[in-house]
Amino acid sequence: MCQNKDMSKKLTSRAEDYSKWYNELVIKADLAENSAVRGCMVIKPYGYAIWEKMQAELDKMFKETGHQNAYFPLFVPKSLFEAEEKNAEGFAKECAIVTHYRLQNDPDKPGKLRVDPEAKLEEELIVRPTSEAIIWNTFKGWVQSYRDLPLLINQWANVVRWEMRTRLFLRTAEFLWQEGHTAHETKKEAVTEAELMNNVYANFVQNFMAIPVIQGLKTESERFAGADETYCIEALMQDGKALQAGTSHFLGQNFAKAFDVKFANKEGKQDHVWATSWGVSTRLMGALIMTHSDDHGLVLPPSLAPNQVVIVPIYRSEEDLEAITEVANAIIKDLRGSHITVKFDNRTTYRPGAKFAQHELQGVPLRIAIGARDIANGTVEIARRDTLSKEVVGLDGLNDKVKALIEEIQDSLYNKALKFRDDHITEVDTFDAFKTVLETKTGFISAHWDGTNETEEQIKTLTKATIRCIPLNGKLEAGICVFSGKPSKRRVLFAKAY
RNA sequence: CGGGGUGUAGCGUAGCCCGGUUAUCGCGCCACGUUUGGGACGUGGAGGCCGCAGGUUCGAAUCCUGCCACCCCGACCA
Repeated sequence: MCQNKDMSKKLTSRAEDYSKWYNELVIKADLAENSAVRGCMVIKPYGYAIWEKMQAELDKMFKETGHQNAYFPLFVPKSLFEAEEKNAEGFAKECAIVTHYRLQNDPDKPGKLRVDPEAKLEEELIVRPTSEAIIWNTFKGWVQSYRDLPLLINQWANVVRWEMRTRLFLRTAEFLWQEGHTAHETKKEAVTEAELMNNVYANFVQNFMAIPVIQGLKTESERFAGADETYCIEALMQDGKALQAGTSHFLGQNFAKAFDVKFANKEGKQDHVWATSWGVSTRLMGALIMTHSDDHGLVLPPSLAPNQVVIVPIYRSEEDLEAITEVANAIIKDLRGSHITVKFDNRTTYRPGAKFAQHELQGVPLRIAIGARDIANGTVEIARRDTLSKEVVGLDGLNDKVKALIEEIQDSLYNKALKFRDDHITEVDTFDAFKTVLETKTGFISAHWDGTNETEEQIKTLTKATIRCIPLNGKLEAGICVFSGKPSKRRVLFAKAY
């Protein structure tokens, strides 16, 4: 029973069971929980606050690069859905389908409802797993001339993919995301757009989420269904598995042709537009958790923390609390003046120890504790979440100190993750070494590959590792395929992935 | 969807094999008091369609059948 008591307060350690640690952390940090709907999560206020910070920053970045938000329907008529064959085929196995539009009282079971058999839809509606079909069908009416291009649209939405096995944030049947959809005059412009958005994602994930990523291209087999080229950002989690954090697709003229989106070019000739689409999802929450957090709970980079600083008063008497509150209010005013988000946790219902533990679990970057002792000395105690270190500092210059610490924590989280990532990229030249690294060290494996689907497939079957990407910054280097021994021009990155 | 496992109070659980008083314990919750520099303590109290639906039986948390959900391992995937 003693053990249960511990279990209720402490997280399972990462070393003990990484996946259990992750699940417990999501629940205990109050980020999300499972719902009554199979595979669908409830994102709780604290988790949603983090997602909102991500959204706000991404939305700003999209707008700065010329995009506008719009909203398209949740449902896609089947006939539209199937128009782009590869896209339809790729998503067909995981679609939720609306077939009826009405319920009625069940004549056999009083008080129960049943689907009204009379209310069958003429045409089934697919709950969007992605919105290319409905959007391209709409774009058709928006584009006539090269003057209508480029068309740069983003939508924030939910999508549904009927996944077999779900995990909070990492893979849920319904998830939140943004999907950008653009139309361009030329192939070159569209490719540039796909690359631009891949850069935007890399920027955001590295600078705001403090997660280092590798930018690359997907191989043909890993490419988005309906794309000619898929750009991606790949991150490495603490357990050595890779996580695809965002994708940006060059769609060629595939959707333009499927939905007959044509425009008159400058020469007056009709041409199909060139397209891209790109997206990141609530899966980024999973990446955030698995990159930085530790056995004490969530660790948030300051730029995504709903509260960057929490102030905890420690007092015995009402007079103590009054004096502390006065000092705290002055600190809060200063910090807010410097655009630092801060919360004064003056709940009387919990003792300081419990508050410390809770804020640690929820990843608040900085904690300031103020007690009677501090009031007497003109000091406060500052504790860092990332290093768990504490120091007593004077009130003079506190504001600058906090500002500096916030920047330092952001950088330090990134650098720590970067070092881990770089330490886990291993070059191998034999298949034995490949397997050994995969089983012992884990992480990314940089190896030569002959460029064929067959080799990729066989390696996947034998080792469960897939080609995460062909890195964009990779250098050309003659070599031989680690599996087939055939010639190769460059190394690609393999890993086991989420 | 295939293999394995688990469903008992908000959470974690005992009981189930071998059916039979008022379903066990801890955490949490509520009230009062004492507390407050790392998850406080005492006293008292509330809280259960034992996952759901059938069946067997005088009697089911316990046995049988079906279903559902969750977890782990595969296949699929952002």
